[in-house]
Amino acid sequence: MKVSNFPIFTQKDVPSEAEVISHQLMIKAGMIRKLSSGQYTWLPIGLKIIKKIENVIRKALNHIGCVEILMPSVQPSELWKESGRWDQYGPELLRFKDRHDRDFCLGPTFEEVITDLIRKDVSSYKQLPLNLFQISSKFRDEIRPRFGVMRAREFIMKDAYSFHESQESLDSTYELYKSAYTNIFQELMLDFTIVDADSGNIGGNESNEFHVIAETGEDDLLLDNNLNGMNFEIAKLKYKENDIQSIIKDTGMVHKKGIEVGHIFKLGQKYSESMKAKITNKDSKIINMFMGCYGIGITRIVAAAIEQNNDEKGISWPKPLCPFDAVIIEIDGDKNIEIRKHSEDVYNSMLKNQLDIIYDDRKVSLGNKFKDWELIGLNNIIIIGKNESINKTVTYKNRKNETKEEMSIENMVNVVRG
RNA sequence: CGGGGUGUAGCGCAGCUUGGUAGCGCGGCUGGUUUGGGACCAGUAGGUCGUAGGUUCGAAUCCUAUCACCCCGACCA
Repeated sequence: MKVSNFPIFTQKDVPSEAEVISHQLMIKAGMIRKLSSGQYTWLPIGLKIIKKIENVIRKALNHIGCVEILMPSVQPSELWKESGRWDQYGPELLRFKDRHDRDFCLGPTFEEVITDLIRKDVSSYKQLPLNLFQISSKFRDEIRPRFGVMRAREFIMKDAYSFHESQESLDSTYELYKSAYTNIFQELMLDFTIVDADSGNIGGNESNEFHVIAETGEDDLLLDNNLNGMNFEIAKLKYKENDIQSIIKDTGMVHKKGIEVGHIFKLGQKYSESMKAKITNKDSKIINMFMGCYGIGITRIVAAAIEQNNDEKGISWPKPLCPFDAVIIEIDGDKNIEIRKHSEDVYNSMLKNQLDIIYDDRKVSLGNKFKDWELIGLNNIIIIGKNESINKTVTYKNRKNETKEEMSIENMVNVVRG
């Protein structure tokens, strides 16, 4: 991609409402813009990072036999009334009527819709277990959206659902998701932990949360030395104590703040019972299916990753999240045809090597280009100016360790590949 | 919903107390000089002062209502 075709929207100042570093940097780096409270437009750079995360998740879920579908975001109230949540779910559920005066809501989660889907198409244990996921926008009318996309009203979430003939099957699938999630967050190079959790509004009987450890996290975690533990809600129940300090004193655990990026639940038969999702089992008996559900907050991961990966220059992406493999910073290409030609050559040979490159062909000064790409967080910076065009080389600069070296195109390609 | 705060150019802000010509920095555009780390000079565009009503000869400024946004709290995959 060339910047002339791939607009970047960096800016120096940041609106005073952006409190946390990830929110500030996402605005400065031109990843998001606010539409209204808790609602954000994703600009090209930001969307690219979302796609990276999505693909890591897709790969890991496909690996455990989970297949992608896509469900409508506007859901009829009938299903929610059937499950009982139309009355339970409070004002977080955004409700409205269509032209026929029929009640609908914007989907905050999809247990009802998928249970309806499966009960219509699955009738035998022979069709189970079954694992489906989707990646889509969810809407929750949060009391107080904050911290940019960290707690937004509209956000992108991966939600997966599993269906089983028995508790044992659910149990073993639950463990599969747990390990798949562990792989996903490891691959994204996030510093995270898994804690015991409360199943909240979703229902069910067992649940784990995946938290990115960060000062700006909204959740309180109580962890042992190996960073295993539970969230505060569970700790209060378990130790019959409402004060964090007292729990720490009694148990020797440490208190950390976490950003909840994943949550897995064993739903059991809660929804299959209320919504009559039945199958015939091996013994020719009609039973309610067992279900699990498994969420990952994709847009929240973007913010969480930035909370963990930033410095005075801006964002410093871990490799799997980095929006481009490298940037070509051209000096005076608009004035010197030789420089322009050499840049094009380097760009084309990198494309041939399957590298995802952004070529900054703007007519702005070197310093501006550096500042922009260091802010956006690319680690591999390729400089091409007069010297390089004469020598038929490039100068490679590494954002993290500040090294700078003139080298051949072949060497540079190998370095960028890492 | 309770408490607090803010709405003035794309962004950051001043002006409001004490009513009288709409300002500054950054950013944008044009021209020139620059150019290996956010350059400089000159010029220029851009504002129903959130909205509606009221007081007044006159309102960004005072009064009332309303909307939006932010912070603290309660709530929450």
